Amino acid sequence: MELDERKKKILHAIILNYQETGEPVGSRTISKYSDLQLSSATIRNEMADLEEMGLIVQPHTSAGRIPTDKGYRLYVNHMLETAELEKEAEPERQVPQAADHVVERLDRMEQVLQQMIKVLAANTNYAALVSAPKYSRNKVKFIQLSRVEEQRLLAVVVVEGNIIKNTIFQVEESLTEENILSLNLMLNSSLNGLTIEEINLDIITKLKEQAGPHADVVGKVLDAVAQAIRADDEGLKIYTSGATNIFRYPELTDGSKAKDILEVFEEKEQLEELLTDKLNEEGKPGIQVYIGNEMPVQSMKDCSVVTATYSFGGGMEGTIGIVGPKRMDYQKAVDALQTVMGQLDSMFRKEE
Amino acid sequence: MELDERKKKILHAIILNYQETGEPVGSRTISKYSDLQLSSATIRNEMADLEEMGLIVQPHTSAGRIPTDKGYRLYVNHMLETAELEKEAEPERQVPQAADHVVERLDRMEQVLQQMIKVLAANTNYAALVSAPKYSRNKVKFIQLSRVEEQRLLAVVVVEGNIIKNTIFQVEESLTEENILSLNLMLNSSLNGLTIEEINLDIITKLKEQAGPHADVVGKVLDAVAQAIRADDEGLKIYTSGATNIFRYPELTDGSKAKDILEVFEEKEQLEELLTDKLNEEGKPGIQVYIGNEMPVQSMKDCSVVTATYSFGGGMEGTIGIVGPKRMDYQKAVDALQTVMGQLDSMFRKEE
DNA sequence: TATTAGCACTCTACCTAATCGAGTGCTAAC
DNA sequence: GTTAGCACTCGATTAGGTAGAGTGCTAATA
Repeated sequence: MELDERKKKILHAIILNYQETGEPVGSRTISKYSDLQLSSATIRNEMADLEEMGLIVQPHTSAGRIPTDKGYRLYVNHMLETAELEKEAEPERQVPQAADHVVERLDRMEQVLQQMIKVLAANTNYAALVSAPKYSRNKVKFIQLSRVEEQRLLAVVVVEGNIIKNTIFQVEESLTEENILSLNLMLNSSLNGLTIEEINLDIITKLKEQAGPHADVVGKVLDAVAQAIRADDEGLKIYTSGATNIFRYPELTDGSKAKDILEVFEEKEQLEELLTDKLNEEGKPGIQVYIGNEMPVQSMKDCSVVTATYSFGGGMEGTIGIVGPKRMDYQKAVDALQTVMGQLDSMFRKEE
Repeated sequence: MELDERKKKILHAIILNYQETGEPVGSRTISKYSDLQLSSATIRNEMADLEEMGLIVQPHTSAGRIPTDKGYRLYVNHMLETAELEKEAEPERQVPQAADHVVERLDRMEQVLQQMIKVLAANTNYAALVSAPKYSRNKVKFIQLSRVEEQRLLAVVVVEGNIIKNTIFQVEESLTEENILSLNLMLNSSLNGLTIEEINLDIITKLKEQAGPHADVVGKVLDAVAQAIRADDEGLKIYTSGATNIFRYPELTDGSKAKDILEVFEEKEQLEELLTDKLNEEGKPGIQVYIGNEMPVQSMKDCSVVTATYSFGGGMEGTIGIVGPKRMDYQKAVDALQTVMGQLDSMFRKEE
């Protein structure tokens, strides 16, 4: 059986109508509210074919049809392809090679992201989520050790993107000003320019060995610095907004579905899969869509998610996503995401 | 009508039974499962009295009784009073006057608090929430300005409790090392020892005036420092955990109640009222309970909240709370909170 | 006087049957 | 290839009927 143009139109009509109403859509509805002038009987025949192809189903005999995952997949793929084409027609958008110095106050970026998804959720009436960028591939720019109290030191590490890490720690012996100065020199000369992920145990032990006489103090300092650098870098931070929007969609709220979904939003762990899996997928960056059972998290099999990957160069990237019911307005979601991406771009360009 | 001992016992029995089952409790149940040997008929008479006093109600004729807010209030007050007495019987617990140096790595405290409420929620099967402590009354201990790039400076401010604030900012002119050194001296001598809330616009403008020749640079630096100090201090941070536990209680989930409650948890703003209102209340520190309509947030009128205020001295205090259905196990909630308070105490004492 | 057995009464929860209506598949006519 | 017509299916809604839990009241009892 082949999918001719007319069948596509009918499928599309079904998807759109189901999107609005949330109710199974019957042949008569299509017959009346679509531009193809066909009787309900004809639509019925076509629908039978579409069902045979696995693109739509009846929840029960004598009900209208709703799209299957496969049906949505077809529709979404088509949608993304046309978007792709239009994009290529446009002049290539300037992808700003966000150099380090462009990004001022990057430590506030997480707040910006939170604000973004708040707006995103409010505008779309779906749930939005974002993973904060990993900066483990950013390079150390500046390290400074200073004394706060007699036996208490403050270590401050600045990495590319002006992300500041710090810690206060205690040392047994009182260090002289010269000690601290030379430690500073040592730290900067040996760690400067390395990426965060390069500063692993190996490096640290190596440096400890080179320390010589003051090995124990140096060790302590190095541990503190390493720990400051690593602090809350492992464990992808994920923010969400508008999770309660799922209550707008009856198909997500009956039974214990709402509970299951909201639990996923509460335990951020599982959301991580949602946002990270995409990146590996066929090297294709940009917009990704998971529909129903394609979702990596089983308890969200009645949902779909649309994600986009943002990047500020220097390996700092993360993902923004929109979660809604399977019948969500994919076009709207994609558009909203693209708008947000544009805003992020201009925001971090403007602050130049 | 007076509330004799027997009536109290019956009320208590009703509360306990309703706590377990969530169903209205009838006279026969009380007659069988309480230590007072009375027939159901007698209980019925007593129940009629209790109803007249407004302590219990029938959801409808021919249903059992459930406690009213007033009934719970009576019970909780009694519970808290006896707890108070027992406490006084104990030797006064050492309230550690958490000196500054006791608290190591206080900047991680928020993570500790989050972990705490996670455990709290898991143990009680209620929702837990906590407000991060305000430290606006803490004093500035140490300020350091250093150069990161040619025209880019890093300001680090350490306040009591070893809380570290920082910011990176840009200056037009290149400063010499001596400039930076003298700025450091100036900042430390003028701001050191002041509390965060004392460093307001007045102080800043005053200092700017004293700056003399380099007024513009100094101004910029001062602004940056002030801004670093204030950063995200306004806007009480609130963390929650186990919000989805409300799905365990049918009376909170039918209709749109679940939605309403979860929305409050999502928009933290309203939770703020829950946690802050308590402090004013009759100067009585420690455990506070709000029941049903006593809740400051209308959409949570089917819930109760038990809160406790923690403090690390130096004006750093916040509130931990447990939110559950009105029929929650208040005793358990209070005990759990007290345990957590104890842990917090010992945790920040141990790290000495 | 306090307690209790007994009973009529009330109301919800649940089950059943009946009806309605939306939507289908199929057949036959166009 | 399209469409009108029709029998059929099945969920949703409604109405009626029953069971059971629990009450309030009265009268008997200790």
